[in-house]
Amino acid sequence: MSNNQPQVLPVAEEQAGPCCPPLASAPLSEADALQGAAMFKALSDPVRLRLFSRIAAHPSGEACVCDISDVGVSQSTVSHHLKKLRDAGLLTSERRGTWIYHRVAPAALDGMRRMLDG
Amino acid sequence: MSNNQPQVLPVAEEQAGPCCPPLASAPLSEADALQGAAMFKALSDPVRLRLFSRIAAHPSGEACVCDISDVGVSQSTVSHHLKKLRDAGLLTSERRGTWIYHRVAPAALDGMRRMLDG
DNA sequence: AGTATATATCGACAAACGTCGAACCAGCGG
DNA sequence: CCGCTGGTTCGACGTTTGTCGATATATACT
Repeated sequence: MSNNQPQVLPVAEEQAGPCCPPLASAPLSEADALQGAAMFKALSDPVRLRLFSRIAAHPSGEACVCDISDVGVSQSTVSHHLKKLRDAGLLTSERRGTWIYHRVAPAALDGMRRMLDG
Repeated sequence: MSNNQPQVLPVAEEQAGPCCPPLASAPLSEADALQGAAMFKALSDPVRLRLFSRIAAHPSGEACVCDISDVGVSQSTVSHHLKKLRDAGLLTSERRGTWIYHRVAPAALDGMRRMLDG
């Protein structure tokens, strides 16, 4: 596993920089469109959006799955959605004892906001 | 079909009002999540995002399909994507003579921006 | 009329997605 | 140690999505 190439990967994993310029500033490049679309896609499902909102709205800034998992789908589906949000860079998660706490990643939100501004 | 959900309408056609409160202000209601997710979904495809960006970045504020349709997919696919953006309320279109001009709907963008702000 | 251009719609198809239950891993407490 | 609870991963399923080519509609120009 000694590969240190700057591999671009299936995208949606890492947002190296601030991701994307404002949509209205100039036509988006194909690469930027790929990254930007991945972020929007992460919030494009109602269940995912509600999960994200519940974490973002939590007073302590973080929430364990047990705290937000009553959204009407099975627990495994909740886990699946949280993974997608994590993979998109919108959430970070940390295990503390029995529970895993999730919090929003402000950088990703900044990227999306910047896209929409302009 | 053991699962008998109320299944909440087609949605995604009209956003009556400003759509949704900030994600971090309070847990999103199911209805708001449905509307919000529909807007994000509209921008969740790279081709669609590029089309939207090209319209938004156009100096005159509007663009005809012929002006933005070189994004690497067929003409019918471009039309399909523009329809989706229109249905999501992100674009308005107006026919003038032979061409149809598209422009961004600022209200929808405002809604998404408000969601992401905290 | 007839032809050419611009956009929309249709029908089909593969790929991606959301969902579930079941099986699995990780800590905790007896 | 063993069971219990929180959470992830797996395999399968029906549905949605993006794409195409072909066809249809609308406007313009001969």
